[in-house]
Amino acid sequence: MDRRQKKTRKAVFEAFTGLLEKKTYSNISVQEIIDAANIGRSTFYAHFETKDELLRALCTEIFEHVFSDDLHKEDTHDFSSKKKDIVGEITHILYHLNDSRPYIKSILSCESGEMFMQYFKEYLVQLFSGELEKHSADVPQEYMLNHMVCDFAETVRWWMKHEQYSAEDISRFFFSTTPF
Amino acid sequence: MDRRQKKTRKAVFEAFTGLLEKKTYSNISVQEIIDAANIGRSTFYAHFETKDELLRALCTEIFEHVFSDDLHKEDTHDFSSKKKDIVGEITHILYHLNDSRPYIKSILSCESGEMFMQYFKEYLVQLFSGELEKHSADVPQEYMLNHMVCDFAETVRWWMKHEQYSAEDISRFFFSTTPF
DNA sequence: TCATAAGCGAACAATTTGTTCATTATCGAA
DNA sequence: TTCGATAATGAACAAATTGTTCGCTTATGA
Repeated sequence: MDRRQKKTRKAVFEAFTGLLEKKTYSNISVQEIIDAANIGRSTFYAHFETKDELLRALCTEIFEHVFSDDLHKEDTHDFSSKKKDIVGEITHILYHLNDSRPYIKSILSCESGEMFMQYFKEYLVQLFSGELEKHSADVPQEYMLNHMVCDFAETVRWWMKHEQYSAEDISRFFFSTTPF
Repeated sequence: MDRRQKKTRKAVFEAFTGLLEKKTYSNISVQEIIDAANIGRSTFYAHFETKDELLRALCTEIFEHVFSDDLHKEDTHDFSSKKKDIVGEITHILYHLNDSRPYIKSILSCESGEMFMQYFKEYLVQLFSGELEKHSADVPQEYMLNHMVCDFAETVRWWMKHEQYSAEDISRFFFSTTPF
């Protein structure tokens, strides 16, 4: 990617997250982002069609980091490691989430949080869908999957507001209520 | 309240929910609501300061219905009924939610859903905060409360998308993963 | 009946959005 | 280093939206 494009993209992301710390997503205008990023109006629109798309791009960037290991693991069709250690995996993801904490906190603060949570859950569905063979008792699998996904996503949201806990703490909290 | 006000308010709510079935919350302009409700521009602003406030008012109206029994129970300081039957209460609330299903489904569909969920959780915090004395094991109470509140709220959101289940089904699903 | 209160809608300024286009600057491959 | 390709710039534009004001009309209910 062209250096200029990278620079612009970075400037926009930084302006955007900076603004999100001060005001609500819906109260931020594209113009404000442009001014904060110190770029030309048409440049912004050359990169992102809308503010929503900018948010999506930012979330994608974050999740690419958070789920990087799990995503690349897919490539190696290594059945011996198929029996994955879900606890370790979760803790690992929590560590990555902690790295992006400032960004995530900004995004989570308002309506943008809903979109973040939605995208987040899309990734979590993939992560968890292999984990619920046994629990089919008398509750629909679909319900259980949604339950686990939401449970974890909300745990993370809660964590972002409570800095005092470590990734291990949160992992423990999460599994204390989960029938894995 | 003046008949005319009631009429206007009702027209706005109906126009709004009608529009929510067709398009996204953020893509609905105040002008569209005004046109759909067939009222004067200044009349809308005499009733609601912003679109967000309209949404809040609509949610409040719904929750007033959904939680009506529990809210009024507060008045009677009847300690004998203090040992409340949480399962019955939940099922009861689910019945009320089912009554408002069309409205709730419209609201839940997009960003407005985030606000609905937020307000919903405010009520649920009150409902659940008395229920978690014992589970303090090695997880913070605050975490447990958030967990239960989110769990129930997300269960309801899931239910709204899956019409085939009864209130009793959902109650059972909910309690099957909850350590009450 | 009649004073009060609500609804009406045109007109307003201000802001925002998304696009276009001619011009300038920067990049990176040869 | 050169030079064609690509990106950035910002002014200008139309269209839509927002929230308010104000003089007028209509409905309410005591």
